[in-house]
Amino acid sequence: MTTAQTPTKRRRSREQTRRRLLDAALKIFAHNGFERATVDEIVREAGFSKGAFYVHFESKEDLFWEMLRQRIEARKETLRHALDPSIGIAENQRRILEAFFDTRGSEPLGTAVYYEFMAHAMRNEMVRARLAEFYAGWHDFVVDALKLGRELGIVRDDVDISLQASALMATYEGALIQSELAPEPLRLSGRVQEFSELLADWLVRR
Amino acid sequence: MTTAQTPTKRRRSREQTRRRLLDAALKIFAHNGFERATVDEIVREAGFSKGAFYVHFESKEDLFWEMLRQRIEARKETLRHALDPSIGIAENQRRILEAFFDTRGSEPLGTAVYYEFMAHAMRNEMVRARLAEFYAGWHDFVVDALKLGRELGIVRDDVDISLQASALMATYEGALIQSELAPEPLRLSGRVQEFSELLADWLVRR
DNA sequence: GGCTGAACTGACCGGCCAGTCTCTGACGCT
DNA sequence: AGCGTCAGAGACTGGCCGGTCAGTTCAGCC
Repeated sequence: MTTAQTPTKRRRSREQTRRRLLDAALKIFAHNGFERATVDEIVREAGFSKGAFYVHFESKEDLFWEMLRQRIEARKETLRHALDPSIGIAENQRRILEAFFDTRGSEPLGTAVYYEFMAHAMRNEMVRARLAEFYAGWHDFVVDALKLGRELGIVRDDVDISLQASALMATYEGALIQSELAPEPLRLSGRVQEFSELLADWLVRR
Repeated sequence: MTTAQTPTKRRRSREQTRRRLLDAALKIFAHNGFERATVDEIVREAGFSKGAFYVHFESKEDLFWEMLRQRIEARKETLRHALDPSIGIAENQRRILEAFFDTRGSEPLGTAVYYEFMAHAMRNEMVRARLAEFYAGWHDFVVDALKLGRELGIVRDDVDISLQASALMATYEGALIQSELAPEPLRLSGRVQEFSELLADWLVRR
């Protein structure tokens, strides 16, 4: 017995090493992209050797997946917490947008990894399907929020709700791209207040 | 004299080779991404040898840029032609969306190349700046279109026009992503009619 | 105190691939 | 016809990098 759990120094160190490798990976992948990033560089950043790497991960790709999974999970959590039905619709939009744009500040170039991954997903049906599931989950989330808004008589209900949700999500997504690539004055991320009011106005019941 | 122009067999063949290499490149880059695509594969696809490649392009990157430049140019042209002030606003939205989504059918995975490139641009300030210029050009284009709509008394004018344009562009962009990655029933690209009506409704004067 | 196995090290290998270089042959010019 | 030029061929090279593996250290257990 006591084979499974041994929360000893060994175990703690194991998790720590994994964590440090994942953190280093995010940094290096963000900076160089998946293909250009080398395992050598990642382990150097983390302060380990290549051997350690292959104790914890099957391959470079394995590590990448794990890193991405954790990031998506974290993001989901953030967004879940952003929404609050007790405040106004514009304020809710503002919070969601802040949450979206915030990843930029806290993890520079994290978005780049994300888009690179999207390109990858477009090329690989299995990956695409998995991403599509995430997407569907989000969509449900937005639909629920809109539904609530409708019940409260705030959100217009003369449009198909799924369409409304898709359009809204598209706008968020596009705004995120802009926040990285468009010239400064045109970025919606720099005008969150006005932008969230516009969104609210689009969504509101007439 | 006659040093510059010599539209002989030599010259024609030269241009043809370049063209075939570029076409092959789009195909291979789209399929494998920039890093994974090999020069060998591109020249094989085009039916040439590596020697030919380096006669026409300085490097793999050089070829990539040229390919991308031509694609962006072509897309710009398509969109320019899509707009028509003499028809309704919803119809205009529909046309723009069709033009956007159309690139998918005619060039499968072309979008993947585009997003991969975006990730690259986020990492490289010079590239980002160049892309931002394109973006600004587009923005001007949309602003002009909206301005016209306002003058005709169709488009609402109680919002900052630049903000309105940015938001609209974000929505297009996001819809394009969806068209590649979201589960089929949620894609706006499959519901262009309804979607363009929704957009029109958002833009229209109350 | 001695044994075991797991974490970790880092030199090494093998394959891959961008870019080079020399050679070939055809085109066009005179 | 003869010659210079240039597109194109394709073997080759040099460096890079993911992954391996034999060796080392040390925690944990008896």
